[in-house]
Amino acid sequence: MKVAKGKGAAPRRDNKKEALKPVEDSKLGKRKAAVKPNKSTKKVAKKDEVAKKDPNKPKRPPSAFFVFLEEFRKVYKEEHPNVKAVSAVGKAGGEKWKSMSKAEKVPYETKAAKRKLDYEKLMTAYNKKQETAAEEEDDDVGDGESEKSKSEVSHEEEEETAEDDDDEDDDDEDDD
DNA sequence: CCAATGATTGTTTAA
DNA sequence: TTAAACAATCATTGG
Repeated sequence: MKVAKGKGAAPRRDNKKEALKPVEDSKLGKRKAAVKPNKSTKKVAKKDEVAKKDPNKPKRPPSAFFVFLEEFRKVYKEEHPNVKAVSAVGKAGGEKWKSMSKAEKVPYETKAAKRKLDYEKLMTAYNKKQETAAEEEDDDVGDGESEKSKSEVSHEEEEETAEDDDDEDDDDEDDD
């Protein structure tokens, strides 16, 4: 066995409708996020048990909504410099997001799609690393001074923003 | 003092 | 196909 002691349940989104009706009912109840990475003290980086902490693990690409939010948040802050909770922007952003036409989301989706492509690329690189790591599969614990043979792992560090903003006019505006 | 929470929707992924 | 988890953000709160 080996049961994961800390993580047992998956309490995140306790919504009701979603289970019965997978459609966008726009009735969100407060979906919370309960995620506990490891123990406490963030910088620990120590893995007493089994901490699969992948520093290279690429995070999920932001959805069109998030891309929109990034900009929206900035704007919202200007109009509401006294905003206190992040939820305020979330609510306002979500509300407006729904208010926008699909065509207006297109540019956001496009950017999000691009982000996704990068994600896949990162995933490939991450995958490769995993493979290399699998070779040794050494339980590097505590000491962590094992440098291993860090041959050149290619400098695939994410930092390549293709700034090609010219061909963004291919949008077939689907007017509804 | 640090971690977690709250709120939004979309995507990602495992089963 | 579905259900669930997680992506950013940041002030506030709790342990």
